[in-house]
Parts: sequence; structure tokens; C-alpha cells
Amino acid sequence: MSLEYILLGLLGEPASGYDLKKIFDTEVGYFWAAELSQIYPTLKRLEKQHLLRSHHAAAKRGPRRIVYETTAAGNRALRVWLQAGPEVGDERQAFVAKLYFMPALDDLGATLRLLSALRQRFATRLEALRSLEKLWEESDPRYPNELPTAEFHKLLALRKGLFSLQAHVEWADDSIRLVRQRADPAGVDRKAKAKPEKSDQRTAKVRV
Amino acid sequence: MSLEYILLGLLGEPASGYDLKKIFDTEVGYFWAAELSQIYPTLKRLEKQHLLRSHHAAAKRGPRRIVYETTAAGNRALRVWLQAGPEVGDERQAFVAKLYFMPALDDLGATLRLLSALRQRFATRLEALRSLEKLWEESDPRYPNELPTAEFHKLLALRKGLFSLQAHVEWADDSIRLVRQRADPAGVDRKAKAKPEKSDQRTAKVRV
DNA sequence: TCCGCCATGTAAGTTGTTACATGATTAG
DNA sequence: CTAATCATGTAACAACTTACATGGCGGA
Repeated sequence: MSLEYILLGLLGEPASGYDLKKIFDTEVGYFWAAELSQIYPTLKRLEKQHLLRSHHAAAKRGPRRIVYETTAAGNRALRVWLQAGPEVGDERQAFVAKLYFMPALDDLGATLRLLSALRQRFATRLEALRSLEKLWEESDPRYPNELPTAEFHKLLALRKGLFSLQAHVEWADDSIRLVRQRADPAGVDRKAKAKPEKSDQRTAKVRV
Repeated sequence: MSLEYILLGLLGEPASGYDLKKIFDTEVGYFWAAELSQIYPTLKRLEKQHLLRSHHAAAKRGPRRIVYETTAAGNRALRVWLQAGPEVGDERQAFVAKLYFMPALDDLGATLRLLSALRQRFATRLEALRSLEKLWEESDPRYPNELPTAEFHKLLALRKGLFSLQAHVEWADDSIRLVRQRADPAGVDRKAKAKPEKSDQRTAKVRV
């Protein structure tokens, strides 16, 4: 289970299950998500395998917390995973499937609506990642070239998201263009003039 | 379950479970995969719900086949799904997680190896998709602008894969560059001269 | 005859989700 | 006092994977 290793990785800093959930929601959610109902049992399982240890901590506010940290064995396990080469799973993308089967509706307008909705979602996510990046850039003077190793790797991961989402937005824009062209092969110029397309919200190329 | 709708979509043409598996492996695998052990029970479930019907067919070679096709109700269900707007799940990408936690190894060389392995896998997949596209282009004179609606949508889906994989390759190349720069800030030109990088296998921009 | 492909299935296990249950503390 | 947030957990279900079981048929 990848989640086990991700928890081992995150627990370089001691944290409770609740803390970890917040990290998933705010920091690493763009490449891995997890629910509390999955986090808690997994932490217990890892402790049973002696890859984590825990202690109860009296919290200032709220009830008792259980704070976990990695053991030497946990760190070894993490390293073995890290050195084992990449795991590229096959991505199941329901939205591509939907597009693929849209001809069953026999309505190019529906295709266009689907693509526009997708375009908007991708753009929103892209903006969220860009905000993360910007916040970082503004709060850390070492960004990007003088960053310590840990932060440098986070940057690479973040840039994966940026590259990927940008490609998604560009694909959606391009597909919308192709569908419009197909729906109305004659009046391309007329339309292009009349309607300043959404794709005018140009997404600048990513740089470092 | 998306798989149910995908089967309904694929069964616009009658097919057996075994046939469908081959379609997953050769045609739609780049956005959805499925095992026979999942396909067979799902087909049975859909038939019980009267969204599919089946008949036994004597095959020329091999044992009896069970050929499924959609019913009117099945087609309605598919349309409802298609009109319900996009489903963009959160992608869990173990390889990004791995990169994110690489600092635990404290070895930039390991990061470089990971990125190179990723680069190669992405490039291989990209080539596979391009072959699919090329084969198509060569065998169908209507490609790309005169394609019938069904094929046009397949093209959009395929281009999603092309855009996405290309972004992945570009990200990997760019990350490799950044890591090298970081590992050896002084000797950039020297190295760039000595080693014609893998990234020289330039991946041309996608066009229609 | 044996191997590979055709063809359908079951069983057991993993991973992940949604819904539910419980209770402490604190800010308004 | 009451709502929000902190905090931990269980149960039931859904989706998917890997391994196993069975057998026909055709070509080397």
C-alpha cells in the first residue's frame, strides 16, 4: 500500500492522525488524498509492525492526541520503497471515458458543454496550485534556486502538477476549438471576432 | 461504478467479455483498464438490471461465447451518465509521492535515477499512443478533419493522452535539468557538451 | 502430445469511501 | 448554552487485483 509509505514519509515530523489529514488536505492533496477513516487504522497497523511508535500527548485545546513518529525500522522501510524505482499506475480517467462515449448523445453541444466544464475545473485547480507556489515564492527568499533539498523536491512535485494541469487546460481549449470548427466550418472568423473566447484567459508557460 | 457505464458505452457493438478485455488492452487502456475477473461479474450484474442482454454464440474456434449487447434501458442509462457533467477524480500518483519523499535518501543521484526512469516510461507510452494515432492516420483517408462523429471523439480522447504524456516528458526533462544544475552549478556547459542528453530525443508538439 | 490461445468464471484479499458513533474543549 | 472545531475511531460497502479452476480447440 502506497499510503503506508506516504505516512512514513510525512512522519519525518511527528504528527497525529488529525494533523496528517490536514497535511493531505492542504499540502499533498494534489498527488495523494486520504480520509481519516483510512489514516487511523493504517497508523495502528504500522505501529503493530514497529515502523511507527506513538505516545499520548495532552493537548492545550481539545482532547488527548496520539502523536506518531517513525522508528529506525520505519525509516529503513521508507528508504527501500524510495529506492525501488517508480510506480506508474494506469490512470483511470472517467472524464475521458465520458468524452469518448459522447457520440451516443448525438449532440455536439453536449460535447462542448462537457469540455467547457472540464476546462473550468482544470483552470481552477491550476490557479490553486499557482497560489500555493506564489505564496511560497513570496514567503521564502531562497525560492527557487537556494532552497534546501527537501523544499527543492517539493518544488519538483508541485511543478509536476503545474505542467500536467496546464496541459489539461490547453487540451480542453484546443478541443473546444476543434469542436467549434467542426460545428460551424464556414463561420470561423465571424465567431472568433464576435466572441472573445474563454481561452483568452491565457495561462502563461511555467518557468523557474 | 464508472466501469458499468464504460461497458455500456463499448457495447454499442455486441461483444463478449473476452472481446471487451481486448478492447481495454488495445484501444481504451490509456484512460481505463479492467481485468476479466471484474468484467465478467459486472456484465452479469448489468444483465440482471436489464441494461444488457446476452445470447450464446457457437464460435468457430474455441468454446461457446456469451455475446452481450445493450438494451434500450441500457442506452438510456448511458445517456443519463453522459449528460451528468464531468467526473474529475483526484489522481493518486505514487511516483510524485516518491519524488516528494526522496530527500529521506539524501542522494541527488537517486532523484536523478528516478526521474530518468520516469522519463523513459512516459516517453514509451507516448510513443505507443503516437503509433496508434499514426496507424489511424494512415489507414483512414478522412483523418483528421473528415472523420465521422464517433471517430472524432476518439481523436479528442487520444489527444488528451498525447497532451498529457507530452507534458509529463517535458516535466521530467525539465526536472532532470534542474537537478543537474543543482548538483553541479559550475560545470553546466562542460557537462552539456560532453553528454548529448536523452532530452535531445525531442518530442515534437502535437498538431492536428 | 503439448503448448498456446480462446473463453468463462470463483475466491480471497487490498484499498478506499461514506456513514455513523463518541466525546472534549472553547469561542461567541 | 450551543455551535464549531479538535480528536479518534468502527461498520458497511464499493471497486479493484491476484491467484486459482476449468475446459475446448488448433497447430507444431
